Amino acid sequence: MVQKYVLKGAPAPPLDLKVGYKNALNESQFAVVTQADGACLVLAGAGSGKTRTLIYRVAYLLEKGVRPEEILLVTFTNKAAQEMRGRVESLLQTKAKGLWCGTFHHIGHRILRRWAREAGLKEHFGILDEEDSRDLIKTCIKALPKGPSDARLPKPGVVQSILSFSVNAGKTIAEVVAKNYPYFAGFIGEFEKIKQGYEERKKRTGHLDYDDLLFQWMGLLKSSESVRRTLTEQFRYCLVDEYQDTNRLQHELMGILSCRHRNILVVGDDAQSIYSFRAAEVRNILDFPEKYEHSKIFKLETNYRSTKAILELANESIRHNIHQFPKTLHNVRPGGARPQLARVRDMRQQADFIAQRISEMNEAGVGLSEIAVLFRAHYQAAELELELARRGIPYLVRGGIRFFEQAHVKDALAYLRIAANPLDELAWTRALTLQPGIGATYAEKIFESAGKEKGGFEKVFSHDFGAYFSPKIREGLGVFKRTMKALLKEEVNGHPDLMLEAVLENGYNKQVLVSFDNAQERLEDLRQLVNFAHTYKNLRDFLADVTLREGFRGESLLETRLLEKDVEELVLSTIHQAKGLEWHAVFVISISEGQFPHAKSMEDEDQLEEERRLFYVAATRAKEELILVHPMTRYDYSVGTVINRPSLFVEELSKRVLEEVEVEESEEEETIYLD
DNA sequence: GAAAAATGGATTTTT
DNA sequence: TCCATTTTTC
Repeated sequence: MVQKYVLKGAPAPPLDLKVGYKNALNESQFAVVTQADGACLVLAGAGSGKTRTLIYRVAYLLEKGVRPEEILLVTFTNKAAQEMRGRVESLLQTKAKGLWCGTFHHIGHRILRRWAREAGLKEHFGILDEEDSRDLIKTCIKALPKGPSDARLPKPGVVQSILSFSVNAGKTIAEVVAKNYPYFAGFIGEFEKIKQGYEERKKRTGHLDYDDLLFQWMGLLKSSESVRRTLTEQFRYCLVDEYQDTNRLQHELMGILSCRHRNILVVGDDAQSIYSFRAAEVRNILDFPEKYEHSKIFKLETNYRSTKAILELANESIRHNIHQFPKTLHNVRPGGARPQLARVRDMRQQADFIAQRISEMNEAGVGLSEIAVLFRAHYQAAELELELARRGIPYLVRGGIRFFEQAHVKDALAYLRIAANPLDELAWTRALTLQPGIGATYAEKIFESAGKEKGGFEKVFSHDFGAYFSPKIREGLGVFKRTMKALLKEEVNGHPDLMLEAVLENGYNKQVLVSFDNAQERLEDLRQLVNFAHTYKNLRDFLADVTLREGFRGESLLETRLLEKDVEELVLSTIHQAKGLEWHAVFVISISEGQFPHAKSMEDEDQLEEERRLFYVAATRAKEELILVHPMTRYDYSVGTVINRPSLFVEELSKRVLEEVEVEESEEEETIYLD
């Protein structure tokens, strides 16, 4: 398609419907696509073609002549962003070059790089992932002046969540502690000191953490009028997906960015808001009409995914929530089997029952990849995993440690990070402590003396540096220096793939062999990483992407996209991670009191409603078959075997929407496994 | 700095 | 119960 450019104020050229909007959309979707100017709230129920609507809206705008760089389309995951961009492009049969499409963090990063100076940041700032940030907080805790009470100070990870929550929610540390961590009220002063130290260290080493990508972005918009004017002028259309998951900071960012042209379209489903624990606020979507006067509200209530029987259960369940925009999903798919509630004796029998039913379904012609087992928490799947492995049913557990967060990947990257930013103390420590004989203490000493070295950091990697250390330290330091020298060679430096290769060849390969029991797998991972790095010409872009990109264990980088569609694997997933996905048959396990809703959420009305929304998300993942499983007993390590009542969410449902089925004792129940 | 012993925590998780 | 992390000890 030929790109059209429209001068501001000129009438839009007539729309030639190359893209078949009318045929592809239902009436309400079409209304959104063609009429959603100004401030618009699209309440999109589960399975209502929300993504599709958003994609067509963007395509429509582009066809109408809006330039790609004038559109800002924000999502929560890279995957969603990639998919949307891809689908827009395939609709229009052209590259949407210049379209601002990405996650909040991604877009913040892009803007901060562009205006680093105006934002008061180092030109080559690096990004800390969660682990890096936690490590840094740990050192700040250690650096705290010793008092009589710090014995009981919470762990770095906990401090990290408090600080992070406070940034994202736009609240003071004291407020966050009072609301979410009342039992830490005595530590507020310490938290503030840690925060202060943390900020100083980040500044000194030239780092931003994930939250900073939003916070500094906001700071930039507030402090630089010219940047604010440029951006608000530029983004004629702002669109946000999954708005119910936005936190205060993100909500305010969108408010500012859209203030000039006032075209803000937010899409979401308040009934699927399940991320309050990381500062998402349903209020952002619920109060949208008040914040934006004269805003239009569209409702997408037609569900294309599930059968009538499944929707009846979902609708009835969510009706128990008070705080919501009431809406009822209408089915297009008639009838269907009533969802089932299977009562089983315990977790073992649950695993057995599910494996059995899956085998039967599979024999009846349902592909394994069309079935999912969902749960509230990962540990609930342990027994099931064993049983599936025993029966040889292939499965994939979504989640777990992310690819880029695995130790061997981070080790290898540490060397590159030093090359990119010699002030990156975390990276120095990481790379140095890989050497036998060098621990945290020596790493710090080496880093310090490296900083004092005249003639810059390159000098450090030369032969004579560190002569005053003991022979053992010198040996480890020697290996480190050799590696660094190899990757600072002129023909290597700056090319992430060559640099990684240099790291591997100069000793890290061997390191992997001695450090990890599954060394071969990890070496393969690293080879994949080199391949992946090959697509980058620039070291800083590579490092930034690697920290900003999600990625799961078991997915090797290049194969992922190719294989994704045709692998026949059963999916095991938390409900959180299943959002947005769908399967022919869905099992939800451990539907019992104390498990789901989670025990800790029972006291608080808001939390209970969130749990119910989670149940709603789980139920609406199923297209044809929904099976809830309730283990009637549970083994608790402190009290032994206890009786488990069924989940509140099941008890409050009428018999009309849920069928109870008896599960027969399996014959091989008493089998004892040796291992 | 490494190994052994003790402690504590056990929801969800993207970037 | 079981794992990860921290503290203690050598």
